[in-house]
Amino acid sequence: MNKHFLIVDDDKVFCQVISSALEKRGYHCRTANNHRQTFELIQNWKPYYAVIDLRIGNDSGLKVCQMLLEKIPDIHIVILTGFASIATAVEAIKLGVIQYLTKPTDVDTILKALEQDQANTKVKITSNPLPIKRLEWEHLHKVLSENEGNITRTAKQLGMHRRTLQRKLNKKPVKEND
Amino acid sequence: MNKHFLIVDDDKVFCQVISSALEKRGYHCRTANNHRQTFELIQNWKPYYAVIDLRIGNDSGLKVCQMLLEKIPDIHIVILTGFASIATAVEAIKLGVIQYLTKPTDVDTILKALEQDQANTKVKITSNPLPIKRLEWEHLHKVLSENEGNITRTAKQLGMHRRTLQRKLNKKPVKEND
DNA sequence: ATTAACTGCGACAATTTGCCACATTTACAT
DNA sequence: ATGTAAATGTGGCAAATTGTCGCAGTTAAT
Repeated sequence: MNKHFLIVDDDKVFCQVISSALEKRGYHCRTANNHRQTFELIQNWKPYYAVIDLRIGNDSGLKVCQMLLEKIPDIHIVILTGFASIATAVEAIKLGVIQYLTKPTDVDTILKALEQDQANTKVKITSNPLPIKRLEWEHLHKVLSENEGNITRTAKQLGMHRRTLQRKLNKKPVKEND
Repeated sequence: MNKHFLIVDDDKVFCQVISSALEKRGYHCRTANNHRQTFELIQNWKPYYAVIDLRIGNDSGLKVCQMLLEKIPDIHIVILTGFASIATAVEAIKLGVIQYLTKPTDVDTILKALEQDQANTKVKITSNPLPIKRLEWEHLHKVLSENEGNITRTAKQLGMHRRTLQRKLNKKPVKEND
């Protein structure tokens, strides 16, 4: 265990903000903006923590997780995502990612997530039914990930027009609660 | 490894349907409708497979998962997350659940999910996903019945206009397959 | 009798979807 | 390298769906 922190996000400003906030708290940070940079970075540097942005509709974030976990098996990863779909979240957890946060977030939350790690498992179940749009959004992304991102095939399976699916995928998800 | 199958869902009809379908395929099934029943059932019976609905009455299905995994560490659980949240699904996977499916589902999909787990590590479900309209229809009627037929309240919960819900309810359900 | 909540439905505007076409891109075998 | 098949991104326009408002009728409770 060390205090080395890896931050992966294509938003350089975000990297900078998180990085300096963590430095203030005594962590040593390095940042990468994509898969390749991350790969090069860890050739001779083994962070113990990592924050990785998981962009929706793009599995690059997941692949970064996978690569990191292979190279540094005991790394502690938190993934961040603006718009979380159950499918990607589940896949990340299966890979070995520790925690799952939704943007926007702050450093304290990230650190807390890492500390908690295997501490407790309190979960609240949403009793309210999902808004119809949210349900649709979840289903869309689940099937899409089952089809490895193939939009054409997904659209066919969902019984909707490819153009329509494309348009829907460009939209943000709806909030879970009312 | 045996062919004993546990089904936990507060919907007795659902239990019955799944159960008899599995029996036909050579599995021995028992069902439970809540946490307590599940607990009693496994005192002298060790299923190898389990299907668990995450919305069981008051006590969450997660606790059932947790208990099962403690008592029967090598059990293979698939969770059904009708309308559960991301947090719930993630938490379940962390506990050791091997796959999550969204309701409504069928026996073949469940079995496929379980087989895949044993085969390899790759996560990929290949069953016919529900067409989006069909899923919507199911959700609509489920929530409507939870609200005892109150259209106004249902529409509010679903985040859609009452007029729209009315119109949708006047339509026939969509076919399942392509 | 009055109030409040729910329902059914018409009409019109706003939005979404289906559908077609076409230029690119990707993957892969030759 | 070249060809080929599949997938993608995009624009435009007609068709379909949805949001919004209003209003009359029904039901239930006080």
